Amino acid sequence: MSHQESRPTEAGRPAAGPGDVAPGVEDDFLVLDRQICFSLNAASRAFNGVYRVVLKELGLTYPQYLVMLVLWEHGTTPVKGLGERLRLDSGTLSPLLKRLEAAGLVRRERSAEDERSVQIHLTPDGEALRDRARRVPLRIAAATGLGHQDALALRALLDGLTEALDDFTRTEAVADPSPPGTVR
Amino acid sequence: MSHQESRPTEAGRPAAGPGDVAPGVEDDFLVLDRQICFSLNAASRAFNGVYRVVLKELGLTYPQYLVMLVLWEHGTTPVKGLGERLRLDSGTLSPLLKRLEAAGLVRRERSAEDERSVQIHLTPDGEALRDRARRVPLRIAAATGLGHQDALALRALLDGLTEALDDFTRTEAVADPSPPGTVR
DNA sequence: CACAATTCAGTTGTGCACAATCAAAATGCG
DNA sequence: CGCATTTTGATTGTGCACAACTGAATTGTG
Repeated sequence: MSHQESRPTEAGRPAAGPGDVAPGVEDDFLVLDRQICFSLNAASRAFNGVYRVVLKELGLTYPQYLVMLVLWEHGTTPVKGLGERLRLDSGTLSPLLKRLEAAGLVRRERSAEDERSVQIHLTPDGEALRDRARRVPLRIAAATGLGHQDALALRALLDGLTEALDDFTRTEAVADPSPPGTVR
Repeated sequence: MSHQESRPTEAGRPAAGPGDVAPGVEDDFLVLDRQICFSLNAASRAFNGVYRVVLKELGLTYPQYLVMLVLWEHGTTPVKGLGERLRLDSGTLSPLLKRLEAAGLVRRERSAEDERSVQIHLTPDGEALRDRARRVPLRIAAATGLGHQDALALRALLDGLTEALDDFTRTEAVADPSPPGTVR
């Protein structure tokens, strides 16, 4: 079934040896790489698992919780605004917002000024959920085992990493643009 | 009717300062929490985007790449072994391995000893891909902008975080065990 | 041997991420 | 004004994560 015990150090060589890259060990690159990307992947999914447990009693998933946080903080927001703040596109947001609407937490409404825009409003139920959600951050913080300062440091580290990674993606994207002559 | 409270700051000015979040420490928790979990989420997806770009020329997705790394390092492995090393369950691995088999990179074969077990073998094509994959780790490392030491530190930090998070999940899991006698 | 429990892979269903595409509305330009 | 372009949201299709379940094979016990 799902993961049980099995330690993260499993097959991983502690590789507590020399700090520098030994020469002529190309295969080690593959192993080392696996450890790094695996660690990131594992942390991400472990975090997701914690949110899954904590948010279960609110009936929210983690991305749904992110959307609600934006709405609690800023009030009515168009879909585009949610996408910008959370870096999610409509392919993700559209069905997600429909599920939130089905749950009675939000209301979707076409803007009168710009008929293309869809405004997302909180319903009274959605507002009320905010009170129950206040306990969430503390429970998450407890689960991480990190103090306030460590959490801030982690956030700064991750933000810097994200910026570097996004830069790379952008660079590669313009390095190989798709031919505009594509006829549909 | 166009009753919508105009929100001049709406277009998303994160630099606008903390002016909005005036009252209540509790609300600060929600905002702060959004920043932390958002940072983790963003880093994870940014990393995924980089892998998507780098692995595109190999025709692999990131989880498929992880599976190939295990096979390159350890050779023929049962599905269960892949699941343990990568913390993935059969619901994820089964279709993934079928796609790798359809791409001609692996072969799935029932073990003769234990008919329940399915051994995953590398095909010659799968072996050959290893050479082209050797460049991947360096490109990823370049994209992160991290040095070797920083990468190791990040890995250690993430591993510690994962362990704490997994502990929490396990604790909560046993705290609320399965419901009443579910007959089947 | 019979029978229950366990192991292992697969399947189903729900939800998210992302690329590609489309339609409608707004906007810009001659 | 007429028409191309841009903006905005929705839709479609592929792939991954995970829970719950099925089913076959193995193992343990009497």
